[in-house]
Amino acid sequence: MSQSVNSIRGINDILPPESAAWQWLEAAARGVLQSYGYAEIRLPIMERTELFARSIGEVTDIVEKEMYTFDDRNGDSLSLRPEATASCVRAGITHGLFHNQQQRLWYAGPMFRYERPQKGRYRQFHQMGAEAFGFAGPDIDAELIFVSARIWKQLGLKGLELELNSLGSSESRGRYRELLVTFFNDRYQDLDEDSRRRLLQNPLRILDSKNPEMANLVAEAPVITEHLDDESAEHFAALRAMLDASGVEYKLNPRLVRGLDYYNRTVFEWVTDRLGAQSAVCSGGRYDGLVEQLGGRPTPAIGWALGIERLVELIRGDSLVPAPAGPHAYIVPLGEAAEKRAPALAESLRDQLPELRLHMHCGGGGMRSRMKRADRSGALCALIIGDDELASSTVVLKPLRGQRDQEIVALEELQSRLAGLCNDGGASKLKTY
RNA sequence: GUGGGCGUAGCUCAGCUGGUAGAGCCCCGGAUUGUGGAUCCGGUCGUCGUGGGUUCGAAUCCCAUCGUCCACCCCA
Repeated sequence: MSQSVNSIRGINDILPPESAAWQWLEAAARGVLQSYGYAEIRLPIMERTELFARSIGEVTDIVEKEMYTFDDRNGDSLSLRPEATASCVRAGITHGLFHNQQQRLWYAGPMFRYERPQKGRYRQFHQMGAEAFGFAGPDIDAELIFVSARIWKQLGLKGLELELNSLGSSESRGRYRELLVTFFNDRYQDLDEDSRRRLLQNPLRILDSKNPEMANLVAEAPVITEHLDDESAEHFAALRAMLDASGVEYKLNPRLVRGLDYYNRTVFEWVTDRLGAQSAVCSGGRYDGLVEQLGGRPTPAIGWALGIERLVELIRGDSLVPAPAGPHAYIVPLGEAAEKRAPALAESLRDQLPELRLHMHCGGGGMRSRMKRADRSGALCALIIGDDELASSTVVLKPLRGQRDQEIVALEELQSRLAGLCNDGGASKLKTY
């Protein structure tokens, strides 16, 4: 016997019934995005490594040690995408989408990061994201937050909290960074090991420290929102006013800094306390400098990405996913003659009733086991066809839910009987797409 | 990359200090030659994650490795 091949750590199969939760989530999010005028952009799963290094930041963990990087056969260094914003910007530059134009785009798909898997964190994970280009004002910031909030509403998901911050312009952020480095350098002996490392790599992240012993020190540190440039402060105030006016609740968190280098001004994160250590289910922010940094014309931009696995876990935990609709009917042929004729009958019913969800019994077995399968399929009724029915051009229609008796239905009446089931029997909550 | 828990039937798990495996669920068949859901009866399923080692003998002890879960780190 040959050895079975292992799956790869942190890279998972999505099986039914979980796949139904994915479909439901994706359909809901897609519907909301499209209703706000966002159009789908389909992006490649890999890019030149350089793209990620230049956008995410050379010294971030993502670029330094988490990317799946390999040489193409011609020697180019390629990487599986660890996130999609960089690809989206690159695609926009490649195709001239940003020349005096505004774009509202969304995407969905797998991302790859070589990390140790844990709850809510996988090496292949899936995001849906929205990006808006060419809008400088806070109105689009608010819109993107509204879009995300409406997705939660559509899903029936409650209890997510919105955390909000502003990092200022890249200049004011830079000045603040200096202040912070000075502050922590003066207290170097009080920093824990992680924070000392962050001081060199990304000092703002010290503010995010989970170590309780750092809490007092962090509390004394300069607060970024007190060091914003005037324009960013105005932008931030206007955004907050729009959120206030629309009733979207948020919590200001001056320590929310985000890990990627390209963010400026508005950053936000939807968080939950129900996913263990991974609290963020959707996060994003403004990245006004990135398009130019990657070789395009200066273009203001903002976006967010949501983690599908994390949201699926929440909506499944809350039983928010509607049960997939079962078949309207399950055909049970009995005997050789019926087994030959039933598939053709099934196909003509499907022609006549495109909405019909019809399961054909396959795989033999006795009457008892066929009926058992019919029942377990969740079908509303069984259509039994044996020699007697063939001889009289009828089928036995047996309701499987409820107490009604089975009846004999002439073949020519079958279509209209099943049409009735399609209309009221089992309207699917799942959108077809 | 660091630390800890766990890998026994398709699933959930039992198997005491070493004597080569068991339950429930599922599935299949029957009680009911053409009628599901309840009940009863019977049945299939394991190289005990993998590879080494110790031993007369390993699911059990040791080492390695892979996978999984949780936390750190990082982040969606």
